[in-house]
Amino acid sequence: MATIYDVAKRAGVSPKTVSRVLNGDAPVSKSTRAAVSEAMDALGYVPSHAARSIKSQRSGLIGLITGAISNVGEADAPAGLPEIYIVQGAQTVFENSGKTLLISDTGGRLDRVPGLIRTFREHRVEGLLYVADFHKRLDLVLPGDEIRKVLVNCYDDHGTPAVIPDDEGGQYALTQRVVAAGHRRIAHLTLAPAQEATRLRLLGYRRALGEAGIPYDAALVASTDLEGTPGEHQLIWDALNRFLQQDPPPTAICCGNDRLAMAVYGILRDRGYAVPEQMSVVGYDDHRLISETLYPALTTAELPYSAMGARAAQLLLDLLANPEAELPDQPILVGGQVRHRGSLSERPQGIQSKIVDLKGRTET
Amino acid sequence: MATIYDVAKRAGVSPKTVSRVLNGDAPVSKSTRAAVSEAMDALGYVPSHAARSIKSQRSGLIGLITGAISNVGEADAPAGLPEIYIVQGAQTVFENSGKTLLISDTGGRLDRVPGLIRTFREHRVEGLLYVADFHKRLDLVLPGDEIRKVLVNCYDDHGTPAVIPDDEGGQYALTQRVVAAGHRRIAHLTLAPAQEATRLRLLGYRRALGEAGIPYDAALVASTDLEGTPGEHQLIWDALNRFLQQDPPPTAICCGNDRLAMAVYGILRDRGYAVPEQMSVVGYDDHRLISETLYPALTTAELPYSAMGARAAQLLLDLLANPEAELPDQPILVGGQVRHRGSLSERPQGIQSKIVDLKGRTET
DNA sequence: AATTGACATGACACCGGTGACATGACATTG
DNA sequence: CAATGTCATGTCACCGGTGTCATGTCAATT
Repeated sequence: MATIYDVAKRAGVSPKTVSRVLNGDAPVSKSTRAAVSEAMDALGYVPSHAARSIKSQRSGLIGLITGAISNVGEADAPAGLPEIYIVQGAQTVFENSGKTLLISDTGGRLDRVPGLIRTFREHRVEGLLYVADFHKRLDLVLPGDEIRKVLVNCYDDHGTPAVIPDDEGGQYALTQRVVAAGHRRIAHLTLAPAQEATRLRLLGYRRALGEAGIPYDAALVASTDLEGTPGEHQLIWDALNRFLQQDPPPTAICCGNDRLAMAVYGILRDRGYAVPEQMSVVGYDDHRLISETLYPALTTAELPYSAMGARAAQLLLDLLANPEAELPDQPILVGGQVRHRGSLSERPQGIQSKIVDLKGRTET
Repeated sequence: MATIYDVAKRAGVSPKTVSRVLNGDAPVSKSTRAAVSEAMDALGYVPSHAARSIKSQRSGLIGLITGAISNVGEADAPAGLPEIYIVQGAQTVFENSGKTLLISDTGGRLDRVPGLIRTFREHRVEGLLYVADFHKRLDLVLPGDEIRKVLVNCYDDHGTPAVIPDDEGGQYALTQRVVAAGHRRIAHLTLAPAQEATRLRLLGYRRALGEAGIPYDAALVASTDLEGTPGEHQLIWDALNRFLQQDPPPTAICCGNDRLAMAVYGILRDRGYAVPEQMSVVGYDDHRLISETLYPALTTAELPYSAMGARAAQLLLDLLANPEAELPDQPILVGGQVRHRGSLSERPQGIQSKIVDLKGRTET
């Protein structure tokens, strides 16, 4: 690979002059500039990032730790919205700011994090983003203060800056929308009870019900915490069964994520319930691969992963640009939109019988 | 950040001795080693990758170009299996070989590739992987021979080493499996006709039919090339309509990917057809988020993205380790498995009428 | 014509490591 | 006991850039 010395020799100037042409930080005569440019092109010269960064003491690198790459398609992952959306949001912001992103994957194993951080330090990253696979509290050994850090989709007890989704607000707005469509009996099939998201979303669900004057009915809430395992369909089946045996039965079901909603569609229809005519279904995540493809398309609340990634990246850049700035002392909440689509009926009819004759339905 | 000189001073030795402790490439007395280690710990010393790589002339970096990160969730993307699975397969291999992966995203714009390659050259990457979002031929301006390159999910006319999926073989095996289940009228709802995958899979479909002595019926083949657009459901609806009007109608439908199959489930059921009792549905990709969650779970052919990524990474490492090795002159085909699940009925019954009464069905 | 200053360019050290080579201490061998 | 070899360690240059300072030209100013 050609060096600045090769270019200098070919152009008949000193290396320093080549450097000046490269950086444009000092006047260079037109003819010299042309000669140097010609030499650079002829030799296919590209400056060495390594040489630059040892001299300048600035790497221009940002480290990002995630399981997004390895988690993809893992059966034991929570399989909600993929973290890669968060990475995407961050990537866009960094790219536009001239930083290069170094993405490291944990392979799902937390004990690998120290090794990844060491690699980052070898590369002298200027900042670090830690992306969790779902909203959680964690207690991670992260490097000290010489590297700026931002947590995404998680938070800790040490005041590390963090960006998390507004789960309570999202479920609140979604439930409000379901209520606005005329539903009064609204079931809630949640994710695992231990999850932050489950706890917060139940709060939002209850707040929306309360404001609408609808009593909370514990019989309309159930959870499936075996996501992605073979027994999952059976669990969902059982939970739906319990909902349907209530009197009166629900006219709408809020699902913990779009993936659950996908399974619920199939099971409901297999049992003879039309969606949305006899049962409205709404999801959470706005995982568009699912929400836009399902027939009918799914009403859901956006889990704003991309926006969270972008927000976290921006926060990190701000912290780097202004080292004096004080850290936010609370996690930053990012809210999402309610996406209304065909799976939410505006005219809840209630269910006449459990086995329904489909004859005579219109095809629209 | 502490340097090797700081460590040397604190330990009372020369920098070179610290280097020897770091690399273990020359004998160091036990006491000296201890003193140096103590100093490194105390100062939190981590060697500079930049300094090392300018001296050694080897960066240990591999560049990977993809749209996998930005493509995620894009409405206009083909929305088949996400490329990120390819990245995952490659990542695992590189990590185990001690290389660091530099992932750059095109943001879906091919004109950004030269810029990304320049960044890679600044970092002196030793090799380059280019990952396409779906199986295609392309004509890309990639750097010359000083950087080893491997194409994944695509190929060119310049003999660049490439790794692609065996679409013909995959559809052949899948169709064979459908035939083995007793089906003789098998429809095929393909992806866009212009795609490599569509062309190759049709070949595999016809080969399997031919070997089973089943005549090819063009009326059972249709394509939907508006993936992910709002009119898509209507297009699929129309295509299914045509299939169902045939005499006799099909008992199974092969879909161009799992996403299509997801939409087909909904539309079939909305029209009163039970899956799989009255219509078997099979997909392509084995996008497990879909194939395992749909109810009933989806029979499909694996699109071996992860294996392709791993194969390509291994090929690149081989080329780097053995520069004399001759390049494969044909793209390397990677095959996948047929995944049999509940959506394929082993007892095709045929359809009695288009509007079906669901009463009396068993619930298993 | 002498002075001044802007401009263009070069010489040199340094960033943080490591390869090549040199040196000193001590043990082994004839 | 001198010659030889091994081990532990240091010196120095160099990798590919860039910051600092010096120098040489030439036109404008007095």
